[in-house]
Amino acid sequence: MLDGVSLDHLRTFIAAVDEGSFSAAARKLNRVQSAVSGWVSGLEDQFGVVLFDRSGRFPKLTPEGVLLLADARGIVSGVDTMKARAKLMASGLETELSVVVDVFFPTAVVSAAAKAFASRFPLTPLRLFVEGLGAAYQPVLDGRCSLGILATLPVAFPSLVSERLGEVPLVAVASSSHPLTRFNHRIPRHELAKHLQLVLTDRSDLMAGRDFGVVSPSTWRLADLSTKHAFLKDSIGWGGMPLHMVEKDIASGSLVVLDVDDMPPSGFMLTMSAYHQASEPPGPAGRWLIDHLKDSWVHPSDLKREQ
Amino acid sequence: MLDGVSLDHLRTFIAAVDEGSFSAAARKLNRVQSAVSGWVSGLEDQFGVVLFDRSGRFPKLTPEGVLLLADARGIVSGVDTMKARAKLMASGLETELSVVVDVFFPTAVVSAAAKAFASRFPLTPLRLFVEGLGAAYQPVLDGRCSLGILATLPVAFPSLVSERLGEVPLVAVASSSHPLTRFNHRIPRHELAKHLQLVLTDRSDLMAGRDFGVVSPSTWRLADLSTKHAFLKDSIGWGGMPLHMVEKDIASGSLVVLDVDDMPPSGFMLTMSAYHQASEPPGPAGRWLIDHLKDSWVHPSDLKREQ
DNA sequence: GTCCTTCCATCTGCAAAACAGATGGTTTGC
DNA sequence: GCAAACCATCTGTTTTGCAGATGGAAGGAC
Repeated sequence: MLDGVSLDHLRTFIAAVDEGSFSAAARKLNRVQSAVSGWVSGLEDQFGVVLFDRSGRFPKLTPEGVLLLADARGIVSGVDTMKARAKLMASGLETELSVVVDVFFPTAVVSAAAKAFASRFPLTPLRLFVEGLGAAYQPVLDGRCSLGILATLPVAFPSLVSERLGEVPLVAVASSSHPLTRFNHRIPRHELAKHLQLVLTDRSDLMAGRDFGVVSPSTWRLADLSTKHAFLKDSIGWGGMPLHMVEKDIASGSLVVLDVDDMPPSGFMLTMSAYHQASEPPGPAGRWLIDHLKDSWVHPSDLKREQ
Repeated sequence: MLDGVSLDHLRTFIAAVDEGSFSAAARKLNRVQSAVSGWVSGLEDQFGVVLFDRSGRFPKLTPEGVLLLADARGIVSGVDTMKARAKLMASGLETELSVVVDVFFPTAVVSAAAKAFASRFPLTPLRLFVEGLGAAYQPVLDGRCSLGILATLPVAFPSLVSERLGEVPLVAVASSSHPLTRFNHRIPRHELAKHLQLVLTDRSDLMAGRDFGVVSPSTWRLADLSTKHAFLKDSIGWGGMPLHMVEKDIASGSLVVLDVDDMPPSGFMLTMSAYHQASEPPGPAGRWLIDHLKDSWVHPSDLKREQ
């Protein structure tokens, strides 16, 4: 014994209190009464504190015992959660799940999934990162995140495996006061090129020098999507946005969808997929999260209220 | 043995990690190496989890081991607290001061007070716990702490006596890149409701099902305040924070105060009070601490530098 | 490359512990 | 006043954990 106090002391102590008598505690613990008696007095010796008043028929907790009982319960419950955590680990559950999500992915879906995740896997912390474009791939590639909810880029990543989740509609928008909105029919490409385009920059080097959907020679490059959103509403330029982020503005009229010539009328679709290293497939928690995202995203009706 | 895992398992585990090798742990624990080896592998058997990677010269913690180590440390320190408490009880003199402080209370004030306390009462050990919301009341209610520096909750605790210390200003903040910060005038409630709100969860059952200041239907619940802080800075959502924790970020511009419609411009004030059991008024040391907190908090100018 | 140290796992006998069961004293309810 | 249930203490037996020894592997020194 490394130390006078052991968990058996505490467990016996708690059982004695809960069962109301040493004998009952012994029955519960599958021991004989003398054993319980011994453990309890051993604990009292260790502490130098009398835990029970034994004058009556049933032992009664002393005031000191009440306080120490609270400590004991805390300790034992700590051990129990530790064991529960270990059991989950043994079954292959991830110790924590690090996920990077592309900014284009609907926040409402992520937040609902995170909430559901927290109640489904209360012992597995979820670490969420939000990044854009190529920068969102980086954590998956270098192993900081075991899972990425990412937009499919026209680049191959041989070390990654992906699983399609669905599409995010992209639309070209401009403020209602922007000159481009005067076109109520299809806007030709060369017309777009005359106006300032707001483009999301890629913070990573993965996509260095490659642009997607850049039409206009005059561009402003913004590092984050909500800034771009703000600039669009301020009529600084036009640009593409995921539909779910601008739906409200379109409904309220502050932003207008541009009907661009070589875009399908429904807008361009950005495929979102779950990515992970081929060498490290997701465990149960990651698997669950992917499936949950898939399911909750095809029926997103009840999430409309939220952002 | 009532249960597979014992405190000796945990203590050996911790020693092995801290000392860096089983042999060193054995020396520290005054045991032979084979004993440590046996205990560690016993613990691994119990958990069904491999705690150390033994392929190298020195055993190396596995990722699972890291997480379980945190549990183990918590448990063992709980036992130490319990023993310290028992020792004080046995000696009869109740010279120790156990205080629980709400996370919302300014850290700088607490640490300054603790420093002053140590030089004023060098022989009185001070035991500080930090908890949040309802969970911070629990130790005062069950007597484990004789004093609580707590936020006033809209719930009555008839067994407690309180004494007002002052107010902590709460402000609603969001990252500078968050869409809400574009409002430079008062933000209506319904606008806040459109965005993800970060909410501190209450670990205790005291406030079960009751929320304070929750405005948005979409929330993320975080178990600790520094995580919430990090998430706010990552622009994951908006939320309320005590002013003292975000002052630096506001000054540097990384966080922005949201001017919420039904909040006074100075922000909402959270009243902090010193609580103790009505039946057990604080002794001289507790009394001094309360008074010191009161005094040092109304003149907090010289604490600004500290966090 | 080879030696030498230091590490870990495993095995063995031995000592200490924790166990079940028995006994006796005490309280409580009938 | 008696039976039942409680607790403390004692005793022999079983189990557990201990130290010490042995062997294999890793890594630094030369």
